[in-house]
Amino acid sequence: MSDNDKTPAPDLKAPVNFIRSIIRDDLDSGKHSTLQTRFPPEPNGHLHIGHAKSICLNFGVAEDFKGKCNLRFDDTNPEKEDIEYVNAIIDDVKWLGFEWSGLYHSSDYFQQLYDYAVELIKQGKAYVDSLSAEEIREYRGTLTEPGRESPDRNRSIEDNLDLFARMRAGEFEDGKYLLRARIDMASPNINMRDPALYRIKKAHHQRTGDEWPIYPMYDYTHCISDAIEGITHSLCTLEFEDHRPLYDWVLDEVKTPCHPQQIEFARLQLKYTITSKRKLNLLVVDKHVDGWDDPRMPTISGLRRRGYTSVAIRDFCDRIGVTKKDSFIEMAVLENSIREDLNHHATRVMGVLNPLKVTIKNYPDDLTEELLAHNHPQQPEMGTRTVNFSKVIYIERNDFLEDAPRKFFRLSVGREVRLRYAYYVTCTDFVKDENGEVIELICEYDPATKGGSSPDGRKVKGTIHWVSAEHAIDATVNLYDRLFTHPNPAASENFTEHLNPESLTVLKNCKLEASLADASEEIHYQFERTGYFVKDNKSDDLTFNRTVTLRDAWAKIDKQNQ
RNA sequence: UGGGCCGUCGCCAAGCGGUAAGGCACCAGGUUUUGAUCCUGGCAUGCGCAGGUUCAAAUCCUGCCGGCCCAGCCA
Repeated sequence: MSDNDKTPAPDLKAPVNFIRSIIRDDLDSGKHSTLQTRFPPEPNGHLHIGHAKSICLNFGVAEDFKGKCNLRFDDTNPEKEDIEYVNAIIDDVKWLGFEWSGLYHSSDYFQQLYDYAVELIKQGKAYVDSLSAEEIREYRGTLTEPGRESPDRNRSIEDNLDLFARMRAGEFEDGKYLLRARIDMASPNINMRDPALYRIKKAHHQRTGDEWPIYPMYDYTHCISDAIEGITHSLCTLEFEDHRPLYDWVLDEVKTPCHPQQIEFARLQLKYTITSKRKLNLLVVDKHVDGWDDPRMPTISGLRRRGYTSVAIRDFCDRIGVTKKDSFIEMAVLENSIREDLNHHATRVMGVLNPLKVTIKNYPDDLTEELLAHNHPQQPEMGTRTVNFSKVIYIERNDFLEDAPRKFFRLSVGREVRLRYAYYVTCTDFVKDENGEVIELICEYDPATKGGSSPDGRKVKGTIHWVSAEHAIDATVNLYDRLFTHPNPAASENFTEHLNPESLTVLKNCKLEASLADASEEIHYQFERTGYFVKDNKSDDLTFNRTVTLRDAWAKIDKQNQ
């Protein structure tokens, strides 16, 4: 086959990885004429950033290779699953910007799964076991010792058929019988020591109701579901590597329309957070956070509420790559992705988080001026707006220092700075309260510097943001920090002991420019010099969530000096 | 000490026998009415270690060392 016959190379936005190489080869060789993948979440919790990696991979390759990707709920354990989760998962996948080819449930295949199991029994490849759970564990052996065969292993096919039919009919209580594959109790791979195929579980299923008293196990269900949907490449995480022989065994023994290839990749691990549905659920249940969509959570809904964009999350997933190596990604990579996206389109505004009153001594008492401000310095098409200026304003507390080092380009007595879009202003004095805390600055402005530039060409080192006291609106601002103080909290038994007590700081008396009164949850803002913010969609009063800070060179210098 | 898998810069990651891409982070400059953005430059004689094959090895072979996963009627 010449190069000209090959399927055109995909858009190289997404980096190549070993999975894409395999797919490329399978398409080139004609093993497959079209690609079919699937994203198979269990609806027992909300999706997190780790799932985003899998979603981007599965839907991403499908898009790039002109194939299809299904969304399939792996709902074979009714006790843990809930319709609330399936709806949340659907919302999250949509929000990430992907479109599935088919929306399926493993439970759609319960009848076919059952029929295949009967077929297996008829072939002598499966049997009904009456061993208890404890006995099964004992019989299984250990990592270094082979297991022992169950006394029921050689039950007749007729008896197996009869017992399995009665299991299905609901004649037995939970745990009374188990349908097992008849493989090899001495296999060095524990998954092949006669694994469970069906268990009796008289539980109400969110989709099939009380129709089934027995439910198929993952290993049996997943491969057959893949085959039924014509999946070509079944991508999953590393811990399923040992299950691949079983995946292949089932598909070899049962007459399915095709035999998908399972390929494993390393799951995403992010430093200073956790990506375990069980542990995330614990944080929610024990009220360490305010729900699955708490902006500190690494869930898709949490990140969204925090102000992350789907573009940033997808960019992040492209950057981290796909390999088989266990690894921990630094938070800085995620932050870089969101900063890059938001820098392009966030609307610039001014907001003072920790207000310090400033009186401009020589400014007219009752004057209010409307000053022109740009909504984005590099994108004029985003337009301009007007901000009110008056005699009393607020600036950021940390923009004033009583004893300022030479490199501090902000306010101190005798120093001149530019008030963004307004005037040059020089601090002449300050007022302290009885506790010695600075509560007010006295400044003088230069009327000739209106707009922020001086006709005499003199330069100021610093430009600070401000807000007119009379025109400012009050708001609450939530500042978020890493959820854990340990880079790998999941490693400890008691992972909650590493919860960061300062992961949330609520600022109640923030002063924002008036334009923010009409803030929308859809719009991402940059409060100049402080960070990116988004209006919180769950608060009654005006509240903003800080998505991420801006990079801060001064903070670095300041830290080094200490 | 059973089986499966993995080890390339602080964190990711290309590389597939021809002489170490890129991103993040970091460092040094420049531009700037955000100490932001942007721009420029720096950052592995080295690819877990030790041998071997070869004119040539991160890439092939052998042996070590280190790490992860598996003993649910969870997925």
